[in-house]
Amino acid sequence: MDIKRKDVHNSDTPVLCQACESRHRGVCGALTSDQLLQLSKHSSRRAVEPGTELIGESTQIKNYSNIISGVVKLSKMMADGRQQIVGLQFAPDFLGRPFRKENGVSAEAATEVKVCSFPKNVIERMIGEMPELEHKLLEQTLDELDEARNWMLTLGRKTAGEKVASFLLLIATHAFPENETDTAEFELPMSRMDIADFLGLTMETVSRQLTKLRVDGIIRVTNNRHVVIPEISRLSDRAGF
Amino acid sequence: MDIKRKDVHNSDTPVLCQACESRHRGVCGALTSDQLLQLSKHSSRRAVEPGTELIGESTQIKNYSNIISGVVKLSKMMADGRQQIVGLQFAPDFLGRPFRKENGVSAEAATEVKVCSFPKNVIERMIGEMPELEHKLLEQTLDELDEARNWMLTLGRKTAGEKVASFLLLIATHAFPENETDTAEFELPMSRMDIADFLGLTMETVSRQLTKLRVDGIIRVTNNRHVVIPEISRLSDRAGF
DNA sequence: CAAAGTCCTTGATTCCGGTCAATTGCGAGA
DNA sequence: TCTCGCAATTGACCGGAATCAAGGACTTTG
Repeated sequence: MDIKRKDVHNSDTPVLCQACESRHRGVCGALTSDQLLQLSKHSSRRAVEPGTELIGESTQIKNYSNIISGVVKLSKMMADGRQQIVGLQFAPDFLGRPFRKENGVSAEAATEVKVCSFPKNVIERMIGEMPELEHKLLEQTLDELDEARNWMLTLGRKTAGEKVASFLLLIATHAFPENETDTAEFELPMSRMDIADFLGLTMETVSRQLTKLRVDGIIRVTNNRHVVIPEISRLSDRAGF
Repeated sequence: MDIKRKDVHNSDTPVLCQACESRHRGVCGALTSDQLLQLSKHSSRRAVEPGTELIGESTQIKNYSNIISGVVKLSKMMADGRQQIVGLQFAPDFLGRPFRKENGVSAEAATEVKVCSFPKNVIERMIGEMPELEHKLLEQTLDELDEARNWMLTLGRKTAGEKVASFLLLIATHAFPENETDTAEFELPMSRMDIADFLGLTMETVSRQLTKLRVDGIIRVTNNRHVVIPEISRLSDRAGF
C-alpha cells in the first residue's frame, strides 16, 4: 500500500477514510470528498474490547458510529434479567437510533470492534441537508427490518435444531457475503450464551444441538469457536428451508 | 360534513385526501397541495374484506398503499406451512417494501381494510424528488424496526401467559394511541389462530391463557372478540414489565 | 506444573406448551 | 326452530426444551 498524507485543507479523501469500507458500501458513500472532510474533522476512531458496551438501552444518545470492523450485538433485557439479542451488526453498518433521545436497545461489542464516531448533532444536521445520506440510512434500515422479520420467524416457529442451523447460516453468509462456494469456514463471533440469547434458547440446548450437527457430519468444530461447513446446502436443510 | 367539490385544476387539497389521516400523521403529510393533487391523479381507493391478500410474499411489487382504516397483518410462511405474523399495520401506515422487486412478507387484511394505492414507479420517482417524503418513510421504518425488536424479545423470552398479555397491550395501545386512562375496551382485530401465529404459540394455548386472564379478573371477554380491560396496569404486570 | 477460572459439554429430571380429540357456543340459512 | 358449519374452549397425554447438577477442556496465574 502507498497511502500519501494529504494536506488537510484540500478536498481529497481524508486519510482516516481512505481505507474505510463505509466509504464504499456504508453511509459515507453518500458523501462528497468535501463533505467527508468536514465530517472527519468531528469524527474519532477507536477500537474496543469484546464485551464493551457501546450504547446503553436507555441512556441518552450522544453520538452515532460506523462499524469499521468486528461484530456488534444489539440486545434488550427484561427487568428480571432475561435477555434477547435482537440483531447483529457488521461493518460497515451505521450504529445508533436517529431522531430519538433513547436507543431502546443496548449495543455491545461481540468481537474486537473498531468504530468511527460522530457527534449526534453533526450527523442530524447533515442528514437534513443531504438527501443521499438519508437515502442510505433508509436502505440500511429497511434491510435491518427485513432481517428482524426473518428472525421473528426463526424465534417464533423453528425448533431448537433449526434455530442453531439458521444461526450458523446467518454467520456464514453475513461474515463472508461474497462466498459463492458450497463450503464455509469461520470463527463464531460470540459465546454459547450469546448464541442462546440470540435464539431464545438456553446455553445447554445450543450446545446439545451443535453436538448433534457435529456427530451428523454437518459441521466440524475446533477450539469451540472455529467452524467448518463442508456443504452449506446440507446445513440449509437443517435450518428448515 | 360539508365537503365542497374543488376544481381539479386548482391547487387545493384533493377531495379524496381531505378526510384522510395519511395527510396528517402519515407519509402524505410530507406533500404540498400541488404534489398531493398530482399523486391523487394516479391513486385509487378501495375497501377489501377480511382475509384478502394485499401483497404476496414473493410476488412482484406493482404498487404501494396507504392504510386508510383497518388492520393489516404481515406474515411469513415456511415451506411446511408453519406461519409467523411478523407485524401488524394500522392507519395511516405505508404498505410495501420500497426499492425491492419482492416484498419478503405477505400482507393480508385482518379486518375490513380501506387502502389508497399508487403505482410503484410514481412513488419511487416522488421519493427521489422529495426529501421530506423519504424522511417520513425513514421515520416510519425506524418505528417499525423498534417494534419488530420489541416483539423479538416477546417471542424469544416470554412465557405463553406473558405473550398473550403483551398482545392485548399492543392492541390496546395501538388501536387507541391517545387513551390516557387506565381502562380500555376494543374489538380484537383477529382470530385466535392469528393471535397464535403472531405469538409463536398454538390456538389452544392462546385460548387457555385468555381463560386464565379472564378467571383472574384481568380481562372480560364477550362474543369472543370484544375485550374489556378494567386496569391496564394489572395487565401490564402480566406482560412481564 | 499445579491451581484456579472460564467456557463448554453431558446427564438426569421436570415442566411448559404442543398434539390429539371431544365438546361447546354461536351465527347463518332454510 | 332445527341443523349445519365454523371458531373457540376444554381435557388428557406427550414431548422438547428448561432446569439442576456434574464433569471435562483450555487458558491463565503463581
